[in-house]
Amino acid sequence: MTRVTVRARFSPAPTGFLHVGGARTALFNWLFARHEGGTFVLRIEDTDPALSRDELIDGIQRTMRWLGIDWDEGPHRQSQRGEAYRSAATRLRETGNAYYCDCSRDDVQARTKGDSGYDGWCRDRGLTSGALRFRAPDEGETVVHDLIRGDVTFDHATIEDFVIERTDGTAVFLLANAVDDMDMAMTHVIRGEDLLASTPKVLLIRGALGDTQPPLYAHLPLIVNEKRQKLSKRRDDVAVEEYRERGFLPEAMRNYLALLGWSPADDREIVPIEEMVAEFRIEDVKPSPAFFDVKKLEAINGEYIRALPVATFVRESLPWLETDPPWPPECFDLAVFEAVAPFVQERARTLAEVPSLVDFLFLEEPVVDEAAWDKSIGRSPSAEALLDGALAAYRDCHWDTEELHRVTAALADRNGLKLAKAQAPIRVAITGRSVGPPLFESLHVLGRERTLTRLRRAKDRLSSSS
RNA sequence: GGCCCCAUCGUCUAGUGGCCGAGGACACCACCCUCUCAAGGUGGCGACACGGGUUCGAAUCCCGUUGGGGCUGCCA
Repeated sequence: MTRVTVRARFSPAPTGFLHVGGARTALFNWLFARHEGGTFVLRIEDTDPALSRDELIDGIQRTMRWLGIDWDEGPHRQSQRGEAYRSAATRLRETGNAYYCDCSRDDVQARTKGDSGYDGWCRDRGLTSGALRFRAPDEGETVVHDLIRGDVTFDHATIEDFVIERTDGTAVFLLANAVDDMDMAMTHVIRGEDLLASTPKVLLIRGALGDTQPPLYAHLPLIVNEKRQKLSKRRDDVAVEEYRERGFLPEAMRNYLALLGWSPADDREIVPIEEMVAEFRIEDVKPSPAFFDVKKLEAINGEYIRALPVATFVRESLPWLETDPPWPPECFDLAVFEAVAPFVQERARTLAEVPSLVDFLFLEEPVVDEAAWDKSIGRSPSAEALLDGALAAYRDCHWDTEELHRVTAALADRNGLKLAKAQAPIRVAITGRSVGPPLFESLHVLGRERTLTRLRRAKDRLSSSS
């Protein structure tokens, strides 16, 4: 008994950086192949010379590696397989399954009668050059067996004679796709639903080429925007690389992507990749479109950030702290950041948020949120007394977190305020904001001198404005 | 226009004829915890598009309607 090994592939057209839809398709193919113990192939569909650029192809591979999606074979490049497509095209022509057509775009338009497209005018003109068209059968039907949608039937009367080879002799994707999937012995074709309508054409080509064992198909639901349209490069934020730059972790991105159309058992959502591989079944993928919800991505990213060992969090944050920081680069102090890292880690939903949570530590003067200043100092009747009190108390107390907490609580007491209220003006004076890491830890790492200086400056500003 | 796909809370989903007066998560609201914020805890809001069937019984099966989407290129 022969056991056929599963072979799946991700075959993107390098139209730019890898987008979230492509990444999800790659991920599902990868999960499927790994679950089945099969082979995962990467194939670049660059039959259009405009797309056959190394930098675009490198970008796709870089992003896949970042996501942890590795491949066993490839990348194969369709731009380098012209010979195979040419010989297939020749065979199709010789067997009467394809013919040359010299109709211009306008001619085709004029010859499109009714609802079934181009009427096949050139079928019997005996041309010896032009674009090569596949002679689609006029009767019968082709059934696509889809693992997610069941059988999908296409009436041949609705399939026009379509171009498989351009006038310049290069193959269009339908031909390349059919030939490659046959040559590369793909057993499963998992791709976006937008390709479902072209599947019967590929099947027809394969049949004409003598194929007797078509692959099993699975057309994944599209990922859509808030208007429920297919994600578009123009309107939507689709580049995975961009999410990376916005501070998302690859594990979080991958986890979120997996949740679009598929779901792990037992109401779990944060799932280690090994468990996904163990559980993933292509038949369980839902057929309906899914909205790409950045809010949820952020929530998941936050969970992954919090789960990181502190040292890893520090290391992962470095690029955001060292590249275009909001402070003079020479003022950054890794030891200081490490001291507050545990508190920052719990508050950041993306790594890109990290700098704004610690900027007051590396800036000569904090960036003041005017609304916060106004609320906690400008219009606060007790602000002056609290700033004075803090100045006095911090001047010679022990400089550690517990002591700062204690003397500030006492100060609040003396002013008849809850600590929560009393710390507000101090926080704004020191950090410039009303939110951030715990105050006493912040003061502790900031140091006595800078704390006192900032309190004095806040006092000066307050008195000069009143 | 034609062909095709899809249809459970705002969003992602669980649900495959009775366990569903529909469960979880994100978002939102309230409360608790608390030095702010976050995290965490508790509770709340909130959905089976509609109409026919089939069945003792339907979110689950069938048909239709409506709505949304994809494709319709010598792009992929």
